[in-house]
Amino acid sequence: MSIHAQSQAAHQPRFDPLRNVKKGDAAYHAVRRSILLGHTQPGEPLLEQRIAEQLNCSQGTVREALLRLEQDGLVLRRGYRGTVVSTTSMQEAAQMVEIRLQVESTGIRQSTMSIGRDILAELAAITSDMDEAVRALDFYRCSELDREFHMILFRQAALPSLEPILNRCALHIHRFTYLNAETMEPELSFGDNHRALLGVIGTRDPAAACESIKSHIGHVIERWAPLLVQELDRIHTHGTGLL
Amino acid sequence: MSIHAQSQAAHQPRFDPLRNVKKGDAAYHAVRRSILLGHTQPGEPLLEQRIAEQLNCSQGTVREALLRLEQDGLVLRRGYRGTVVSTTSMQEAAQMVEIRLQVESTGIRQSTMSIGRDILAELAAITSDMDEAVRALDFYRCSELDREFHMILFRQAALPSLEPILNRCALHIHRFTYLNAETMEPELSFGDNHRALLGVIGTRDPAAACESIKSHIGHVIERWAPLLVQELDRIHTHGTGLL
DNA sequence: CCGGTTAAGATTATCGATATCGATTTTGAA
DNA sequence: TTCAAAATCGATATCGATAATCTTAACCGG
Repeated sequence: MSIHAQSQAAHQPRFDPLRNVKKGDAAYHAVRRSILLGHTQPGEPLLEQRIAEQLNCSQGTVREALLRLEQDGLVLRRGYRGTVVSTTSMQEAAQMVEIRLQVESTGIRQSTMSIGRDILAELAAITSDMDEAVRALDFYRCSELDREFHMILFRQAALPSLEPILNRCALHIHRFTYLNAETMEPELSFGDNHRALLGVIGTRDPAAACESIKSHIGHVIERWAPLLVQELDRIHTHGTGLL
Repeated sequence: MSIHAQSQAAHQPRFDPLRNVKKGDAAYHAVRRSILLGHTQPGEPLLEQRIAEQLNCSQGTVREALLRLEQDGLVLRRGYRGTVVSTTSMQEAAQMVEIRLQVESTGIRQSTMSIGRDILAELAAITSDMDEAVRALDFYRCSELDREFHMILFRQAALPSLEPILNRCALHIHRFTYLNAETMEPELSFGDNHRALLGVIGTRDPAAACESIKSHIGHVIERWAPLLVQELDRIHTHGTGLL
């Protein structure tokens, strides 16, 4: 499988319109995209040199990207024996949904109280972009925008060390959903869902916002990964009480 | 604050007794140790070059370590402006306890059914080492052994992509507890707790094991971070129902 | 034919040097 | 004097080369 940089800048550093974009970030996003779209399959080896050539950067830069992907849980690095793409089992995906519900529920209560008009506007803009991505059938962009929406919202809760955990969970849930989707029909209700959520947040009612986001996540799972619902039920009948 | 390598190997690669130990790992552990012990305080800057000199390795190797620490949430990298040590607020620590309870409860049910005698023996050995660390008042080693114990146990659940999340949470909880501890008295019951847990696991009763680990975690929190208990209660009165 | 040792090839790990960036200070002309 | 452009400085980001390591396959004595 070959990984392509999304934009190829010639090397006039002084007038590069894409300065400020670090190559390491570009490499990270390129490989991540390839994995999330299933273009590089679980188990497939990722070679630092090869990717470096494809992306026009050095091995060290790719190494940095792979290191980050390992922490995201998307690849497994096996020392001198190479790096391979990981998988997400249904059980893992279900647990990540649980964590996400737990973390986002707490987060949105804080966010609802501290969020400003400017951020709400930004979130509305992202939601519009998402409508566009849905119309263009660009599922990857759709998933990126969804993560961005949730992450910006969560950032308002000022719990920074939980952000990477939430991001990880969202990443894995998206990948699982995408790779196991039974249907690929575009879904405009996605954006409507976010708008409804923004509406509730606007009322500054933490409890309502909390319920709203839980139902949002629940609906998305039901719509895109009905198999996960089954697994989640199985978990709950085991009675995962909290302390 | 200065960071020291724990062992200094001369450079005869062929006869190095510590071969197989990568310098990057050494750097990662050295810096992490320094942060967890509070020797480098939150907000304190970490300079790649300076650490490289202290650890006798190159900047790139330290860079790799800092990258990993960022993913652990222990440092914040601010591009060309340097890296600083992060903090863990009480709210964040409380959320991490919740996540840990959620994840480990599920994990131990699986582990209880699939764990082998050899692993149980390994865990018992780690517990003995922990007794020793407690007697030596070596709290860092104690916390490392505790994490190792829980991680090995969780690994048996075969949910690999959740392992980094659990590890992160355990790391942050340990740091929070250590830096906010009101008492530092050694505690042999720590090891006894683990032995009791192993006993329950030996009965192969998943539900009992689940209760056992929840009570284990609860006891540790109560013992070392009573302030966290208060915060956890606050969370629960908000009614964090799951879907 | 076979078990073990070693050589070769492929890949990661580490290094030292250089390019780039962002903040601060200096400069210089209005 | 003042303010914007330029030089400076401390630091990261990237590179290309080399060392260390693992895997595989060739080799060899029995």
